Amino acid sequence: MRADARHNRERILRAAREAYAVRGIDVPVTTIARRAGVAAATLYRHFPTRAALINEAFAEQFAHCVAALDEALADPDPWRGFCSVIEKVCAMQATDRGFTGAFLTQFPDAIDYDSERTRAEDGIAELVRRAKDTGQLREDFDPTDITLLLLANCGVVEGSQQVSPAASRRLVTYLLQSFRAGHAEPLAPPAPLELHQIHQPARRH
Amino acid sequence: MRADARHNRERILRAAREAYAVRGIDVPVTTIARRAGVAAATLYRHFPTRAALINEAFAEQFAHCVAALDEALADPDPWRGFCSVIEKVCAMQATDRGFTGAFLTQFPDAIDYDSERTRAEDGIAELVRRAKDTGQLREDFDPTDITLLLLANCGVVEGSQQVSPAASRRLVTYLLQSFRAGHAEPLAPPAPLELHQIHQPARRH
DNA sequence: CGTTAAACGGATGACACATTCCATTTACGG
DNA sequence: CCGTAAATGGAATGTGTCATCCGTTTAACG
Repeated sequence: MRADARHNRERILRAAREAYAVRGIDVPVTTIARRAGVAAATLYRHFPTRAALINEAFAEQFAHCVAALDEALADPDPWRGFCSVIEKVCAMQATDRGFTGAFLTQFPDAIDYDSERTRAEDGIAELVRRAKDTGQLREDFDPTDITLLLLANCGVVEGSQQVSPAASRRLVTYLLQSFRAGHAEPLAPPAPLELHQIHQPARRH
Repeated sequence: MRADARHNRERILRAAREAYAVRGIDVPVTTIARRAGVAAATLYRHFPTRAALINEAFAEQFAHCVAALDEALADPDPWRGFCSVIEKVCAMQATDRGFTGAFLTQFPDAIDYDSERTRAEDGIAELVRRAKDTGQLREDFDPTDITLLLLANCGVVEGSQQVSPAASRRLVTYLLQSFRAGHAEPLAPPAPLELHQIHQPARRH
C-alpha cells in the first residue's frame, strides 16, 4: 500500500471520528471527505460504502465500552463497578455525539453487534445481581433501567450541545443516587425496555 | 365559511395532531393530507405553510402546559405541585412524540413563544423556591435541572416508542426521588442549561 | 340551477446526498 | 531520473424526499 494512501486513510478516519463526535452520525460523507482534505471519490476508494466507514470509525470506541464493563466486573466492590461503567459509558456518549446515541439506535444491525450485545447484557445482569446482593443497589432496580438511563442520557446529550459533558454528569449523579438502596418508596414494575427494540428508525409511509 | 371547508379544516388538524403525536414533528405535510383524506393542495388552502399548521396543531397542548404550571402554583403543598407539573408535562411528552421533543427544540422561534417562556420560567423558579423553603426539595436543586429532566425524558420518549409512557413514568419517578431533600451527597454546581439554548437544529455547513 | 368557493391530482422545482466516471497527478521501484 | 500503476480530484449521475402551486373538476349554497 502506498504511503500517501495509508496517510489519507488515517486522515479520513480521524475526520470521520471528529465529525461524528461533534455533529452526530448524520454528517454526509462529502463533508467528512472535505474535512479530511480529500475528494469524495478518494474516501470511496478506502471505504466502499458509508456504513463501512462508520463501522471502522467506531470500532475503537465500542471496544472501550466492552473494556469498561470488564473492568467493572473485575472490581471487588460491585457498586463501585456499577457506577463506574455507567459513568464511563455516559461520558463517552456525552463526549461523542455520534456514539451510542446514533450508533446503537441507527445501526442495530451493523457489524457483529449481536454477539457483543448479548455478552454485554449478560455482564450487566451479573453486575446488577452482585450489587443487589451487597445491598447497595435498590431491590426494585431492573437491568432495563440501564437502557432507560442510556436513553435519558442520550436525550440530554443531544439537547445540550455545548455543555453535554457537565449536563450528562449531573443527570447520572442524580440517577445513581436514586438507584442507591435504602431511601425511597419502591417503584412499580418496569416497562420492558430491551436494547434491541430501541428506536427502529421511523419507518416512512 | 362553507360547511365542508370547516369540516375539512377540523379533519386536517386532527390528522396532524395524531400524526405528530405518533411519529414526531417530521411527518411530511403530504402524509397528513392523505391521512386527513384530503389533497395536499386543500391543506395549503387552510394553512398557508407547514409552520402555520404546526402552530395551530400544538396551540392547545401548549395551553395545557401553562395550565398545569398554574395549578401547581395554586397548590398549597409546593412539593406536590412541583411533582405534579413535572409528571404532567412529561406524560404529555410521552403521549405525544411531537410535542416538546420536537416543538420546543425545533421551533424555538415559532409563535409568541418567548413571552410564554419567560412567564413559564418565572413560575418554575417560584415553585422551586417554595419547595425548597418547605424543605422538601433538595437545596442543591437548580431550576435548570427541570430542563435536564425534560431533555432526559425526551430521550426516553424518542427511544422507547411503544412503551414511552411507562418508561417515562419510571424515569420521572427515579428523578423525583432523587430531587427529594434529605438523602444524598450534594451535587456539584450545575451546567448552565437554559431552555432557549437547546438544540439549535444542527446547522448544515 | 347557476355561481363560485373549495377540492383534487398531478405537476414543479428545490435540495441534499450517496456513489461513480474519467482525466490528471503522484509515489516510488528500478 | 523515469515510467507506470496506483491514487486522486472535480464534476457528474442518479435517487429520494419534500414543500408548494396550477388548471381542471366538483359540489355547496342561495
